[in-house]
Amino acid sequence: MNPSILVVEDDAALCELLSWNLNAEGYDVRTTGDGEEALLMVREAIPDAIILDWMIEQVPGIEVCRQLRKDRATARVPVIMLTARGEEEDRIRGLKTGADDYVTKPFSPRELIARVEALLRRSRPSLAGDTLTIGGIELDSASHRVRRSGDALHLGPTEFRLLRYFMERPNRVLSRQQILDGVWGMDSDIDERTVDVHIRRLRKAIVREGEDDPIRTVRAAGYSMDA
Amino acid sequence: MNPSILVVEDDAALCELLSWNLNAEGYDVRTTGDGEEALLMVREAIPDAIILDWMIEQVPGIEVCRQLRKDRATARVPVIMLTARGEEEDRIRGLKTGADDYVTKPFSPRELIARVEALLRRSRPSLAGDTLTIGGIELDSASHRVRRSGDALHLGPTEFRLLRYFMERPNRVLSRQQILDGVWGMDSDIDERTVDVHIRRLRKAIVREGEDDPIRTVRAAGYSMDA
DNA sequence: CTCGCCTGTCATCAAACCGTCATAAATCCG
DNA sequence: CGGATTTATGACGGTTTGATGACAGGCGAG
Repeated sequence: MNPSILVVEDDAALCELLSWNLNAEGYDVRTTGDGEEALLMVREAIPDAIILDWMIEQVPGIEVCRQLRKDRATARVPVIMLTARGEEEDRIRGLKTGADDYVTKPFSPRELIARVEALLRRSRPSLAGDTLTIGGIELDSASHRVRRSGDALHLGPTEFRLLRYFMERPNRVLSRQQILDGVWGMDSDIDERTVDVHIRRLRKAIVREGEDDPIRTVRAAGYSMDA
Repeated sequence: MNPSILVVEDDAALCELLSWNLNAEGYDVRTTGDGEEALLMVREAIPDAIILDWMIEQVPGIEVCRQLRKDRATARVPVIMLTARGEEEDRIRGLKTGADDYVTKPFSPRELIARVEALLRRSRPSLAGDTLTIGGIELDSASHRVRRSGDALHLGPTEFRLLRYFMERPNRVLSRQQILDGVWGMDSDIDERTVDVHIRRLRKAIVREGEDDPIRTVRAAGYSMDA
């Protein structure tokens, strides 16, 4: 799923420009020109980042920011503010209020995007880590967690590494030797058949009542995990 | 303990200015004008943030940044780069390389400090004086106090630092070595098993009758504190 | 100086995990 | 169909790992 960004900007032309550029980079963009509405939209679906013009109608940007920070659910959403050149006072107040960054108008879209990316890189992993998802199975490397359609699964260390090895290489048939090299390490002198046993244990762990087996046995070749 | 900042800047006068201002705000500041040396200094004691001039002698700033990002231990240290006005190309490359922010020369110390604080707040909220809260546990770095659902808990010094280390990195599995480096210091030659014992003590201190254990043991990997 | 708190290490125990094997089941091939 | 090859499965012994309680040294407060 693409990162989603909320753009709060009352200059329609600029709004359009941003929206177009962010879209081109693969973000889901929603826009509004109104501070009140922005808060509603955030509550409705929390975006991964917010680009917020400091000078918008109705509610000043700083107030929007303050409101966001007050609510626990939105307190950590990265906010980039847009300010006019020279309003250094504003910028400092903005950063103190909890904005994470600012860009001075006029700015280049490329610069803005670079900033958005820098910010997401910083905020995202701490929230979720890199999560692999295949066929309803989610694997989070950072937190060492595995879920299937929501509920947590318990895997032993080797099963975890094995599953990750598969999920990093979906739709590819992996030979037992490849699997041994990748999961156990290049120089392990372990019987190839042992892979079978761990595949069995992995299957037992991730296939609960009535669910289907995401690991396909390929006779005389190895195993493969299909999307 | 004050947040520590490494300033990498070859203009001695500017270096002095930054150092003085940051000191006045309560930071521990180390400085160097040389990229090579900067990398050594970082390895020796990882600072909480780095201010990095983009145009320094020997090694260009961007290279320093790249090196920092490559090493797991330093990959998450916030970097603010200093660039000359008008070098937008540089700034974008810098942000893409993993710098977290930039300030354009000339700049006001106040602005720089505001940015440093914004960055610290994101990377280590406890350094910015915020109270961390996870799963009913509140940790106030400034007053060195910990509560769980209201009542104060008594932790020893090491337990406190250990808990803070976890709360600053929620939902991430931390290896015993990482924990040793982060809580005891990079060069402590302490047995990894000692971490187990302190985890036990921490658990005993924060888990009262009937409450659940916020620290998860991840076999063969380490421990993690979940939200 | 003495007491109490904090710390790092160790020995021990129980549980989890691992690799191997024997056997059953499945699949292929002539 | 029958033999051969390959995979699935259950069981087992041994090992690793984490939890826990005990202990002695260090350090600061009184």
